[in-house]
Amino acid sequence: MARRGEHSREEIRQMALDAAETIVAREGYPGLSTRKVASAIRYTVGTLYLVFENLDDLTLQVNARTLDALYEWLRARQDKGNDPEQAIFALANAYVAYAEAETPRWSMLFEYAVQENAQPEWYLNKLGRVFGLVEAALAPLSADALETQRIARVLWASVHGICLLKIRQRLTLAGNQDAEAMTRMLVSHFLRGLRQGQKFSPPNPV
Amino acid sequence: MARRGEHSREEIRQMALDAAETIVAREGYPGLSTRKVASAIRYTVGTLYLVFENLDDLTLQVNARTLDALYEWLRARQDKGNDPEQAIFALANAYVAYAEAETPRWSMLFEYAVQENAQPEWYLNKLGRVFGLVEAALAPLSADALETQRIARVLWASVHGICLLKIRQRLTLAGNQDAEAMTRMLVSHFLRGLRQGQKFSPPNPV
DNA sequence: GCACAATAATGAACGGTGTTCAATAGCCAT
DNA sequence: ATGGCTATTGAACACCGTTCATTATTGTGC
Repeated sequence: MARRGEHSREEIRQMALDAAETIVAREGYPGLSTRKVASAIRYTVGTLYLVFENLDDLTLQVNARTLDALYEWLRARQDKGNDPEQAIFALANAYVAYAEAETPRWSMLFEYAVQENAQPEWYLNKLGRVFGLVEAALAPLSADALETQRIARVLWASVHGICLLKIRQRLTLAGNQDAEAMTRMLVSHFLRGLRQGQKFSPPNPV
Repeated sequence: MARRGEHSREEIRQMALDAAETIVAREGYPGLSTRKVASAIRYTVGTLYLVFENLDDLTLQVNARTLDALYEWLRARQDKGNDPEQAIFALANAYVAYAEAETPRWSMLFEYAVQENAQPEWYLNKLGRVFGLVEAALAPLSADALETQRIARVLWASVHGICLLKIRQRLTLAGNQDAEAMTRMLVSHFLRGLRQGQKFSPPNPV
C-alpha cells in the first residue's frame, strides 16, 4: 500500500494527468484506461476515483490542459504586426502545426464525444480564450465586436475543418495540396470577400 | 440454434448492418457492440465474425452506407439552377440538415478514428463521390479542373468545420448565430473573394 | 430409410474495460 | 502502547472484442 498521505490529492491529480498525457501520446485516446493511469502513478484504480469523478472527468481535465497548451503555443507564435491577414495566417499555420506536433492530444479534444454537451463553463472558457486570439487578430477588420466574434467563429471553424482533413485523411482527398496552401486559400479568399463586402454595405450590417 | 442456411451470408450482413444502424441511432457509436448486434439479429457473436472481419470492419461498412445515404440526400436537394453560389448554398444547407437529422450516424463517420488511415479504396471512392457534388457545383467558377477540386476541398472542409461546431458545441461558442448564417457568411465571402481574385490574375494561376 | 460427412452456428473462455465499496493498513492523538 | 480515523486497496460485477473447439443440422450416397 502506498504510504498514507505521501501525496496530496492535488499531487495525485497532477501525477495522473501527466501519466494520462503520456499514455495518450503513445497509444492515442483509445489506449487510455483507468488501470493504466493508476499503475503508472503506482496507485490503484480506487484512488483515481477519489480524485476524479470518472474516466470522462479525467479525459476532460486532460483536454483542459491541452487547451491551455494550445493557447500558449498560439500566443507564442502570434504575428503582432499591423496586417490582420498576416496575423490570421500566422495563427492558422500555428494551429495546424500544433495539430501535427501533438496529434494524439489534439485529436482527443474531438474524439472524446461529449454526450449531452455537458461541457462545464470553466472548460468553455478555456475554449473561448483560444477563440479570443482569433478575434483579436480580426478586430482591425470590423468595428463591431459581435460581428468580429462571428467572423472569428466562422473562420476558425473553417481552419479547423481543413486541419481535420489534413490529420485524419492525410490529405488523400485534398488533391495533394498541403494544409498550409489550403488555409492560405481559405483565409485570403475569405478576407478579400469580407473587405469587398464591406465596401458596398455599412460596417455594421443589420 | 438458428436454422442452418436460413439466411445467406449476404442476408446476415444486411441484417447486421440494419441492426447496427438502429443501435447507433438510439445510443450513438459508443453504444455499438458485437453482442448487441448479434442478439438483435438473433444470432450469436461467433456468426458475426463469419461475416465481418471484426467490429472495425462492421463500423466501416455502416459508415459506407451512411456515405451512400448522404450522397443521395445531397443529390435530392441539389439546386440545378445556373447560379453556382446558390448551388453551393443549397449543398451546404443540405449537408448541415443531414447532420442534424441523422446526428449519430453522421457523427460516427468522424468519431470512428481510423488508425493508420487504413481506409480502403472503395471507401475513399464513396467519399470522393460526395466531394464530387461540390466540385460539380463549383465547376462554372473555374476552367481548371484541378483548381476546382482544390477549391471544393477547401470549401467543404470549412463547411464541415462549421457543421461540427454546430453539432458538437451546439453553437455555444458561435455567438448564437445559427449554422445556416455561418455557412452563408463563409460561402458568400469566400466566393466573392474567389471572384475578385480571378479578376486580377489569369484564370489558371500557376 | 439411414449413416455419414460437411459445415453453419454456437457459446464458453480469455483478457481486457469502467466502476463500486467493504475491508484493510498506516498514521496520529491520546 | 493503543485505539480511532481514514487513505488506500483490490476483489467483484457487468460489460467489452475476439477466438475456436464443440455441437447441431443439413444434403448426399447408399
